[in-house]
Parts: sequence; C-alpha cells; structure tokens
Amino acid sequence: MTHTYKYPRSALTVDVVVFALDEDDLQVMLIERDIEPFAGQWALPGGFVQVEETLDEAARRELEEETGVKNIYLEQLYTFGETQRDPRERVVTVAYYALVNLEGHNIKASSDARNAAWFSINDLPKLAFDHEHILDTALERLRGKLRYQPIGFELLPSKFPLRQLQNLYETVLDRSLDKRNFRKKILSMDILIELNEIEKDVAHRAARLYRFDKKKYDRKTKKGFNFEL
Amino acid sequence: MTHTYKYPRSALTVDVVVFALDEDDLQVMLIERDIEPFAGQWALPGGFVQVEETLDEAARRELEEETGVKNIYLEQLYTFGETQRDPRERVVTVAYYALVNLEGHNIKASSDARNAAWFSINDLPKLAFDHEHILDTALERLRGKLRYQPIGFELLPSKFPLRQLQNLYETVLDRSLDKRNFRKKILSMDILIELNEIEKDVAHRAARLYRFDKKKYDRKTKKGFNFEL
DNA sequence: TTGACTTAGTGTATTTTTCACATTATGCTT
DNA sequence: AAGCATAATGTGAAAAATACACTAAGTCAA
Repeated sequence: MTHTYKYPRSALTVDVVVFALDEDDLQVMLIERDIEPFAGQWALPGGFVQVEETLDEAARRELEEETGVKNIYLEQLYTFGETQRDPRERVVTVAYYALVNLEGHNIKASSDARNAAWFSINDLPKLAFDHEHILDTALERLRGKLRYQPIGFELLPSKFPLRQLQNLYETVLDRSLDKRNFRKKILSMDILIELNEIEKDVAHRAARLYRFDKKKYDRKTKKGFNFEL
Repeated sequence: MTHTYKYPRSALTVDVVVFALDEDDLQVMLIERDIEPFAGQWALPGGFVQVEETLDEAARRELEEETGVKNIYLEQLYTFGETQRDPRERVVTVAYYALVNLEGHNIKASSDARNAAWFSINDLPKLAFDHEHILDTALERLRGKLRYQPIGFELLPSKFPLRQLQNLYETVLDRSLDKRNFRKKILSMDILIELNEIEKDVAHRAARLYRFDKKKYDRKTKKGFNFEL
C-alpha cells in the first residue's frame, strides 16, 4: 500500500546522541550501519518517525530498538534540515540528546543485529551523514546546559561520592576545579542528600555517598541557579 | 501531479514567533487566518516547508510572504510533533523566533491579503492550533537567552540611549533594575560604542546614544558572559 | 528670563561571591 | 606498624553584586 500527496514531502527522522561517562571520558553511543548509504560507517542511532507517534516517542523507540537503552533522560536538541544531508532524498531530522549512567542501565551495546558501541568523544570514527555536526551541537548544548541546570546527575549512578560529581564537571567542561571550592559550592546549593553510606571496595579511605534530591531542587526557584563552578 | 511514498509522511511546517519592543511592552506579530481550520482566529505566521528549501529558508520565506518582514534575527526554537496538533492530519512544525526593531524595519502589518497585527504579550487573543504553547516556549527562550547572550540589541534601533536598553531588559525580564548598577555593568562589558550623538526631539534633557559593537563582542570569549543584570 | 519639570548622569560603602591555597584524617595494604 | 592513597576541611584576599540619592542639562510655559 502506498500514500499519495499533492505536494512532495520530506522524510522525517529522529537521531539521538547518547552520552555516558566513563572513568575519565565522555562517551557517545554509535551504531555501525549495515545498509547504504554509508554502509559500514558509524552513525548516531535513529530512524524514521511514524505518523502516529510523537517525536519523543520516536526517539525513545528507535533508541531502544537499536541499542536496548530505555527510561533515560532525553531532550530535544535541534532540527537539521539542510536539503542535501541525505544523498537519497530530502530528509529532515529532529535530533535529541540523552544522558545515561553506565552502571545503572543495562546497556546492550549490541542488542540488535547491528553493531553498537561506545566511543570516547576524544577518539571518534568518521561518521555518516552530518552526524558529526549533530554530535558537535549536542556536546555544545550539554556543556552549556550543565552550567545552569543540574542535569549532570543523569550521568551518574544514583549514589555517588562528591569526587565523582566533580570529575563529571571536569570531564564535560574540560577543565580542572578546586576540590574545596567545588564541595563548598555544590553543598551550599542544598540539592544533595548526604547518605549514611560510604563507598565500598576501594583501596583507600572510602568517601561518603550522596544522592541528588530532585524534589528539593524542584522546590527552589531554579532561576539564577549557577553551576559555573 | 501527485507524489507517492511507501509509508505515510507527516506534513512539515515552520512557524515563527516575531518579537518586537513597544514603548513598554513586548509585542508579537500574529496573522488572522482566512481558511479552515481556525478560520478567523489569530495564529503565528508560518506555512509548509518546500522540499527544496532548508528550514531556515522556509521560515524566512513564509515570514516575508505573510508579513513583509525580512532580514532579521531568526533562530530555531523547537520542533513540535504532537500527533493531534492539527485537526486535519499529522503536521510537525519547526518553530522559530525572530527579533525585530519596530523603528528600523518597515513592517507592513497587513502586507498580504491576510490581516497581520502586533499584539502585546500581556493581551493576547486566543490562538489557533497549539500556537499559544509555541509562543510560551519562545518567550521562555527569549528570557533565558537574554541572560547570557547580547541578543537584546536586535530589538532596538541601531542607535539607542542606555535608558532604552535598560527598558528592554526590564520589559523582557519583567523586573526593575537599578539605573546606576545597570549602566556600570553594561559599560564594563565593553561591547558598546559611545556615539557623539544625542537623542532628538525629546522634551527634556537628551540622552547620549550608543551602538552595539558586534565585532568587539565577537572577539571576546563570550564564555562566562553574564547579562543577568 | 526665570522657575518648574523631566530625564540624564554619576560614586561610595556594604555585602556577597569567588578564588587561591595546604594540612590533617581515615582506612587499606604489606 | 609504616606507608600509601584519597577524603575531608577553613581562611584570607579579591572581585562582583547590591543598595542607595543627589546634581546636571535641557524643555516648557508663564
């Protein structure tokens, strides 16, 4: 069965930039394409939007189908509509970015027939389509957003030592921060719950664990929050 | 002539929220619809994206066609893809927002057969589709962006007294600012050129005029700029 | 021409925030 | 018990934000 329209229509897709945090690097999930165009090259997970689903639904569906990742922080990034971005025909793509923590979620890096894998953003392969451009845009947005919204916690397990949080900021913002000032500032925001729990299985003094208190944060004005650190 | 595809496709449109600054209010341009659905109701300017044009091009084209406004600051806002946002069929819209200055541009508020007009954001009519939601999103974005990017100048004529700039911030952010502190801060940013010119035809002491120095701004890091004022 | 009116233009003291910086504490390992 | 690795903590100086009130300049009208 086919579908006929009076005027030509663009195809509409979603693509998702999934970020996660390694020991010391920001990682992105990529998929090895098995069909043309760009067969064999790495690309962002994504696919066609169906007419009966919203864009967010499409992004989540594609992500789960292709990587097994679900129930994550997902936010629309930008819509890319250059006329020649796909060699076959006009394809407009609504890009999303997602944040996951490597530990909490059971990410099957090759759940599908397709090959999926994490790549450090400092060591990326050549990407299909304009996906490098999309990725750059996502990274810029993540860095920007991290400064005034507490989204970084999405990249961490639910319980974490302050050192890990600082590490996250240092990694994403790509500069080092003073430990005492960092702790002072983040604690003064009063959005963390200090747990009666410490790290396990570390070969040195164990650090206290904290949890992000989303409710507490939501109650605050949000306005003027400043995570510049 | 018709166009046939294997799978059904969403229609793709652009809509533009055009902001301008009145004496004491932020204004939005709206168009009175002459066809169903929502005939007779006010809506954002916009229309279908053609397959051979980019999204930005479509936004500028529609804006000029419907309101005569061109050569303005235009930025993509968000893409709205709820399945039922248009009663006829699935329509995904890429929303933009634009900033113009009322004085500089010759805006024909009813250039087309259609009726176009400015409305204060504090006194809006009922809007067609989900355009109220789009407008709210645009306003939130404008307020947010104003805090760390010097986009406010787009709403002013090229030469302006500091009072007008302050007024802009007060109007958009919806709070009052201290005159001395405002001047101190904005001047310390060193992004304005002080002109050897003063206001004309005012019934009191005339104020000195300034111009935004985009080049100077671009040379600065931009990072960490803070227009919180 | 003068006095009243309107808006422009300016400085300082206080508080708050940011920044730079080094030592002691704790628990594990051998 | 000594050594090692990381956790945890405070203070002083500098910079930025804030609160606040008067004089200057020009227009208008009597």
